[in-house]
Amino acid sequence: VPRVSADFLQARRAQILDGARVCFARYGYEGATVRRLEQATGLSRGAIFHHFGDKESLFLALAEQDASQMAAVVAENGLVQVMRDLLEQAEPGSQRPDRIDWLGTRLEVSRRLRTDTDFRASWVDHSAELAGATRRRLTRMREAGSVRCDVQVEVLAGFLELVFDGLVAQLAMGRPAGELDAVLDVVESTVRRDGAG
Amino acid sequence: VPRVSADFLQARRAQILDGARVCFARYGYEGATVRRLEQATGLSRGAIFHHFGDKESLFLALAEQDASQMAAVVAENGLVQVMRDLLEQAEPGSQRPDRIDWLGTRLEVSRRLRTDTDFRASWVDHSAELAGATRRRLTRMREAGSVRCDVQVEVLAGFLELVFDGLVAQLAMGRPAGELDAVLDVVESTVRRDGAG
Amino acid sequence: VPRVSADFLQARRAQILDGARVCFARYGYEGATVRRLEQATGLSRGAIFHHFGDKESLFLALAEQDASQMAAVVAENGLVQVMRDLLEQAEPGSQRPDRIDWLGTRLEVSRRLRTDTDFRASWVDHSAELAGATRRRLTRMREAGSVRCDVQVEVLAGFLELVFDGLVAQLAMGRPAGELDAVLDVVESTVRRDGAG
Amino acid sequence: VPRVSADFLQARRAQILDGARVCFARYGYEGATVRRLEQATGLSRGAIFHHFGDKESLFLALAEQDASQMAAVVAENGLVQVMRDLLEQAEPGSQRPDRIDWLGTRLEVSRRLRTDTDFRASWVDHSAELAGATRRRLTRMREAGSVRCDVQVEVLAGFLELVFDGLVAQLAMGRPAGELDAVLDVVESTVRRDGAG
DNA sequence: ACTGGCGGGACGTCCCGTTGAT
DNA sequence: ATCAACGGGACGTCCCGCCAGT
Repeated sequence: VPRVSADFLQARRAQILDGARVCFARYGYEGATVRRLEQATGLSRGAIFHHFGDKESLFLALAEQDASQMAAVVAENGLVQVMRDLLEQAEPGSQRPDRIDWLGTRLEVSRRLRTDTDFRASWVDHSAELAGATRRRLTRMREAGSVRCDVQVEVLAGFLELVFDGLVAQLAMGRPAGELDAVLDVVESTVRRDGAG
Repeated sequence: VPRVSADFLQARRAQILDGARVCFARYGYEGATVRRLEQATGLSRGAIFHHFGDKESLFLALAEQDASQMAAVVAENGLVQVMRDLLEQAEPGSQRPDRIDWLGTRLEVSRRLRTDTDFRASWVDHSAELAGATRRRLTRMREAGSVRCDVQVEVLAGFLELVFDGLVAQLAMGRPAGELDAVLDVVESTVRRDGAG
Repeated sequence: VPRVSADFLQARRAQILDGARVCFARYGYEGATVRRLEQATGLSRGAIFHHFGDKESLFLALAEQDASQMAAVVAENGLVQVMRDLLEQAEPGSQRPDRIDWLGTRLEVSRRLRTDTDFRASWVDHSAELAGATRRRLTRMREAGSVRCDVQVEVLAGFLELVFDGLVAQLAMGRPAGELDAVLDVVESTVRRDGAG
Repeated sequence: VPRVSADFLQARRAQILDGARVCFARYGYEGATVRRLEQATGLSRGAIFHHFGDKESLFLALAEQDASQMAAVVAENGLVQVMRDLLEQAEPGSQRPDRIDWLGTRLEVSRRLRTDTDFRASWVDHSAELAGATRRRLTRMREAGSVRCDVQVEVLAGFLELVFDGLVAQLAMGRPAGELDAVLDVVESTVRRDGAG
């Protein structure tokens, strides 16, 4: 018999994940010390590690959550629209500046994929999730006639993913979002049926 | 009065930088502990810190060196060609697999730009170097008639930089290079005068 | 007014003590973490601390129980017989291998007597219990004519206790029991009336 | 080229070992926290772990040193004499009370042999060292005619070791040494040619 | 009676940079 | 110029015990 309701437990996990997200985004994996995680979540070491075991597990849970959410958005709105939203949120005047914390998470995932073999092994599944969403959507759009036919869907998907990863990297680096809107126009017209836009 | 020749000193610095590059690339900034730097350079803590003061300075020197080299290559061959070379070197069968260590350095730069305010301030100059090289080259090419005119050079440069950063990120993450050749064809045709390639 | 019967309460205490005994024996006092105690007893932290207050109290209760039981056995069968039983139980083919868990408890008592002043103060009474049992039995045996007279009972008791503690230590260390049977013959003949056995 | 002479290095190791010995003896393995080790050795964490890697290695080195020294003493003076020396040193009025710190070390070895499988595996060699010294000496003494012949040397050695471990345990527990002199007389006469002493 | 979320202290480890010696 | 001994801070982990809730 659990002491608290499942809802409460879920809320606690969310509280920790949300705090951890801004912490990892701001300071990076190593920079997100346990003390900072305590501060960001408003909970103690004991509480955090009671729910997540260790820092690695916490980060993995966070990364999985973000990856799933992003895959869902891509499936519905497409990768280009996701990038447009990203730009809007990254604007200085944006009313939802906190929504792009997952951006930092994604970059940390990149880094760990590069330096940590074990992490790479445990990530392949989640990586495929997003890739699949993009390809399915492109195929659908092509059948609807709004995507160019002279290039394979596989290649177009790779192109969009490349641009997306570049956008994530540049926004994370602090590049001003304003200059990038026109660039996304070029990207979009490249994928559309009439290449000239 | 220096106790050794300036050449020798320069060689020592290069030896340390080369060892440090593979170390930072493989383990990341935090993961590149002093012990590993000692191992990779074949020198001791004392020698390393004698030449570079501290780890931060060493990394900054390394990043500057790599950024300059890359700017030079871009100025000569263009960003697209750099990306093609990148792909070739990242192939499993490549004979020069070590040449892409600067890739890891660049990603670490990204990460520190995001999390370390001081570092960001000291990097703006080097960032402008590469951006300038790209824009100058595009302008020259457009005058030569091989770059499309319906989009500003500024936007095309931003586009190429976006793709480049995406490529760096994906290669670093371990994405197989083989799939990306066709993607680069799309990128190249997007920039060229006749959009269809 | 107790909410459950005294019998039930006693049974719970016994359940905890039994689980804790194997835990302390296997991992030592510090190694017997609360998590392991939970696992070994099948109860939760809350239940354990509800009955015993803290880890120290639990260990003390356990040690007292084992000391009393051993004193009773010594009073009836004598220290030598206890040692013989010990050997038999320690044999690999023994059918009651779990009966010697108190052996580990006793060693932990030794260790805490050495390092923990408070514990030593609270243990003197229980220590006297066993010593008294041994001396009373030896006196009785000497009056019956089966124990040598040229040495004081006090000394013989000290001798047996020395051997006993040595046996406990060696068995706990994992020394094979087989070699020790003949040694106990020597011990027994040393105490008996005709020293030659 | 070492910065300091080998002698100095050896002295440092000895300084650390000596401090660690009293620390392990007084507080036990777990109780000998790194802070206490710093205090006892007069050196910092950095220095200690520079020489010994980690706490486990430090303890193992200490245990090996003590085991070797004891084996040497046994080979020369015999186990009984070692026990007599032990008693003398343990007397409250002893002038060399610190010499018996190895006693605590030995008990910690016992405990780790019981609870730590890895440690047991790495200890077998050192255990054999002492056992061999005892047996060789007994054989020599028997040939000289001062040890009884009706019992195998192997058994007598086991007997002495048993008594020795018991003595170590009791002294460590704080049992007064005074009562034990007469007990050792009994032990000695048991081993000698004419059992009566 | 019992549960388990939680606090917060302490532990062993590791790491960076200093320093005095060579 | 180079080395390694060394200091001392900070890290992630784990642990014990409390207590609110069932």
